[in-house]
Amino acid sequence: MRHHGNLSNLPIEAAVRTLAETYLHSHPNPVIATALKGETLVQEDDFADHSMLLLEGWVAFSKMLPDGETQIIDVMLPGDFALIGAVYAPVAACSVEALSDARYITIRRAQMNGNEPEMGNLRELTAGEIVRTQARTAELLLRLGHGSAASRIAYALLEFYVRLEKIGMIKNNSFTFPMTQRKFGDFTGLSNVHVCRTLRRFEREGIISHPSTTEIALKKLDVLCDIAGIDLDTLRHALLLHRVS
Amino acid sequence: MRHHGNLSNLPIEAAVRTLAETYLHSHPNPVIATALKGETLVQEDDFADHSMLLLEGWVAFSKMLPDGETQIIDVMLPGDFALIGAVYAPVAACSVEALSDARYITIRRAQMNGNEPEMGNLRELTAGEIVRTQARTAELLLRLGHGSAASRIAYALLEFYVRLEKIGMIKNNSFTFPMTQRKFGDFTGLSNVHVCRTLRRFEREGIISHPSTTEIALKKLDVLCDIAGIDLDTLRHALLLHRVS
DNA sequence: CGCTCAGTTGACGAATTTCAAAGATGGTGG
DNA sequence: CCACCATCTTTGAAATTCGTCAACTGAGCG
Repeated sequence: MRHHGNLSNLPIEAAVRTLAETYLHSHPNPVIATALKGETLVQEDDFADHSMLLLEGWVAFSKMLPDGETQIIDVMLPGDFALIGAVYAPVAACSVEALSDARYITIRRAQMNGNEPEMGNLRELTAGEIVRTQARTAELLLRLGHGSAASRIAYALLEFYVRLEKIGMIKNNSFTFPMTQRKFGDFTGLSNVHVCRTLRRFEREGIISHPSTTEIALKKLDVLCDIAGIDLDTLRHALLLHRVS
Repeated sequence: MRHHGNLSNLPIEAAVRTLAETYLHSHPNPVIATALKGETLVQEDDFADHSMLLLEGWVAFSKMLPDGETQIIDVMLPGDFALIGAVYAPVAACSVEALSDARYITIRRAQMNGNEPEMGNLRELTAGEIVRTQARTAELLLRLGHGSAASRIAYALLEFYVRLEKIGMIKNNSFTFPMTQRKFGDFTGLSNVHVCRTLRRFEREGIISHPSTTEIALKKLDVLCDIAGIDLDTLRHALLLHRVS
């Protein structure tokens, strides 16, 4: 039961099935919205009481200081779910921007608050997604607080790697990476200049390769893990959805 | 209906009533756990599929790098709710430590997944709490990424101020502050030395006063807001629970 | 062809960490 | 009540990392 109606073109992979497919199963004809690269879907501090389920593309959550400095809080990848607002907290904490062309579904809480057993399971799944999101943000925070530029960048690359691996978007240790160095800096809390230096250093040392602007290959995962101060299996365990074993 | 059974000594203030009182109303005889200052309630990476409702005291969520550097991800204050794990993500992303003596309730998801109307409302309230938590973490992340030491510290003080104000724990612009400078540095991503310097500078400039180790008074809120790059009402709006107006 | 925007590289300076050492403070046991 | 201990705070000086500024390159696009 992988496809539903007009969704058969969506790249719904194994991991995505968990929440996205469960949701689509109980809500067979969702309204699918699209966004073009660079488009802003939600503005910080605007009214918002809904959630979002990303089907395709990369989406960034970000905040800005008065001087214009921007921080990306989290990046959503295909299959990810995110709370944007709630009835009792109806303000978007972040702006939401498409880093690539994207397709997504807007979910109102009422659509999951029913009392059918499937709704109960759906709520368990969303709780899992929220915990995952918090885990990602916590790891990011840990490295922004302490942690060198190299550690932050290595960690961010590994995070993307692990998450993309799970949804089948890694080929030969390589993935498409639709962020400019400036945006990558906004994510890692570094200047675009320092991102550049660090990536170039990694490339010189053969740790990564960066054939085109939108493509990155992680050549030495073990070295990246050392630099990031993390174990790959630990990271998978922390970032990926899984049942009690 | 402010008190329940043996809870009559708890400082349950107006704001706390929202989620905590709603929960206590539908679960009249909760098991209340206590923790002493410094006690670790949950260890990072341990199994966890529950949530927590804090009744009294300060509790920190933190993570550690292999070299021992610690980052506090979030601080819970009385009345706050936090997801620690979920059935589909049963790993604690953070360690949980009592910053002061604390009292709390452990909540299993099943206790909120019923189909009574009150359960639906409870879930809306928890969604609101989770959005608030995410908003706090996002603000913290923004200031760890960009933002000077002074900005981080000013922001953290204002965050505590606004949240404590809501639950009636501010007297004369002053509150008890059960964190050492080292822990405050773990929260703001600074060395204890620099926290000290910055606090002393604020004190010399009359922005704050720090009569005892465990007490802080914010003397010039407007200046702190400038330094933090935030407006006090905006902050209240972002951090506090409220209905659609 | 010229425009803009993203990436690259170097030199410099500022902010923060680290190291070190000297007071405070608070708790404990004699 | 005092002495001692550990922990926290404070201050100075040196070292380091990273941001800023600036200039140049290259790719995409009209």
